[in-house]
Amino acid sequence: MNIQQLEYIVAVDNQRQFAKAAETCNISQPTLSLMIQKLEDELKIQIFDRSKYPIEPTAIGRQVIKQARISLKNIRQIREIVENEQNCVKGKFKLGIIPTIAPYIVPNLLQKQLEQGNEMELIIKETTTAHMIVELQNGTLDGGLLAGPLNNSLLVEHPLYYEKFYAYVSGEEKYKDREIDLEQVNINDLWLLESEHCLRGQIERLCELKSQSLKNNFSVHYEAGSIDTLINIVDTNDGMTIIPELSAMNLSEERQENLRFFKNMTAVREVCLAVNKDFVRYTMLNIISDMIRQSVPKSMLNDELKEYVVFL
Amino acid sequence: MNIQQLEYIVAVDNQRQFAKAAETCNISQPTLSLMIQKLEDELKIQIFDRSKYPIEPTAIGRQVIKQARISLKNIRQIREIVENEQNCVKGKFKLGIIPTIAPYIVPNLLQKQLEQGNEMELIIKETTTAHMIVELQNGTLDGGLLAGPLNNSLLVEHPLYYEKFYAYVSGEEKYKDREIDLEQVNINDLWLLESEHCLRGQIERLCELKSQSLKNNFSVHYEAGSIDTLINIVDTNDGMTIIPELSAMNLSEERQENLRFFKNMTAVREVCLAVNKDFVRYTMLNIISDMIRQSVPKSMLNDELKEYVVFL
DNA sequence: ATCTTTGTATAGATAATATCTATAATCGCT
DNA sequence: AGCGATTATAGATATTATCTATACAAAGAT
Repeated sequence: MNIQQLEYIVAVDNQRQFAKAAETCNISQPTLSLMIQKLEDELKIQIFDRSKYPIEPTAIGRQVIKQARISLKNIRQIREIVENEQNCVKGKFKLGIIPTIAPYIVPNLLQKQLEQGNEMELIIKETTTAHMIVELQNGTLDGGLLAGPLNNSLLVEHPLYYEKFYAYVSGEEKYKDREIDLEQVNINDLWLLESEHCLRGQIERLCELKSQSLKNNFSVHYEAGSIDTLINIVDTNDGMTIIPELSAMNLSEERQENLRFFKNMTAVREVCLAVNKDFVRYTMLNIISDMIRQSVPKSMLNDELKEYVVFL
Repeated sequence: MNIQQLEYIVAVDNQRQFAKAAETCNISQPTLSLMIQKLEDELKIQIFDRSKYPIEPTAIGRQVIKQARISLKNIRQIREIVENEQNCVKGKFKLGIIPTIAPYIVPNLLQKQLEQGNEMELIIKETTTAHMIVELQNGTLDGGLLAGPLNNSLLVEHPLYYEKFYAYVSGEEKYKDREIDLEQVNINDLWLLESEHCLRGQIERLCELKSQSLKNNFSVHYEAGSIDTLINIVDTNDGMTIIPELSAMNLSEERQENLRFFKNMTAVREVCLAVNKDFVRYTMLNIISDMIRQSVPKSMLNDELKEYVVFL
């Protein structure tokens, strides 16, 4: 058994065809065939069922390939450890960002990345927290920018900044005060994001509402897909919503008039960069963390805000 | 980089000498030197500081070796997956057993192992739960027989049997009843094991005592190292102790007269076989589990006792 | 200082093996 | 039966892991 043979079976599992797999491995198809046969002989099992088309792994083959992927990942990390130690930051970094953060961070982040002329390749993908947790665990993503804490023992979270929540209200008479008392808000007035957004969960927690009771009491049932949509809904249909600081800052001056503080309370979300527990490229991660922290106002970096975090 | 090179650096790290390491790898010393140089060239780092004697890894070398050990473990698991699937149970299995279980299980277990003529080699080591948790995680032990639940997300526990607690009392007049009311027990009368034994923790929990208050109230301060010692102490110094079912069954007929049930309660401990989360040799584990379960009375296999488990 | 002793590195030869090109075998489809 | 697509086999070649023999380096002994 050798490392290449493991790479070959993983390639065949990905491509489901020997010829294509050989190409991705930069070897000839006969070499691939031979090497896989050799591994199968050594383990005395069939890894692939070649009678199927497209080719597919046998039951035991699937287990072997799964373990091969884990092994290869660990071996790759040996190189990553060395590169990290030498402050070498070349290579790809796949970063996931949740939709309620992305619009307000990505433009600045891209700008910083281009300015700095880093050797690394930053690949950004917008997804929800739930997807990101899976992708961080299976290695599809290297890091995830999301609202913590996750309480997932397989991931490690690095808090980056703390973002206050604001109310955004319509021009109605009842919201003319500069402060909003959350206890007095009619939940029929409250517009929310779709339930897969973690921001929605935090707002439900903030208002101490269960999604169950919320659904039953809604007169109009519409769940927005983005904060921008929420704002537009409030403007046209009255009522209110709750938005994070960066999106509040991003509003036009005219709309900023509709922002309200909460009465007698501060509520924030903790924005974290989460990585897999066995992540090793911390030099690269630090550069990315710094770029993100440079993309938000200094006031958000104050970790004394931690005590006001709204948990999920 | 190849798998053997990883094995070579781990061997040198273990032996701290090239010549000895070469021997354990069954290769010549020059080959070992050359292969390690090759890896160092490829990674462009020094893994070992050859100026030191005995030889020792560099700072980065230590990290690389650590990751190499992880990688090699995962690669070994590929073979284990295959062997497990083929119900092949050859190879070593290092089993840890806590001291309050070992004396009553090991004799039967060894007998069963010899009777069955299994191909596997069973290596048994007696240690405390805390040590075992570390050793299961770093791979020094393959499995651990202990009292659960551990609440450790890196380990998986397989409950095997449930063992009732009994009181063992001296011949004093006040213990003449067949039942003992735990609420009425004077803690000065209660003899306990040293604090590293999990059984002690369970008994403290059972009596709702904190070790702090317990220590302060003890008139004679002696912590026993084994259940046998406890029994002897009770016999000579009066008072009482709490022992698990298997040790109770092991007592002489004369001493069994001193066993008492608890009034209005059943208390049990859950004996588990714990393994690392990524353990794969389940065919072998099942054989061992079966041998252990065959070594205890059938009444202990009833998992309805689960509800009476005393947690730690 | 010089000579052992002990341990690691280098050189050149050899055996093992990963890879290649060319071609054969297999399978499904018309 | 024949074609197209895919995988397997054969024989040649390049690579590399390993060996033996020996050189080199450092520490302790005389």
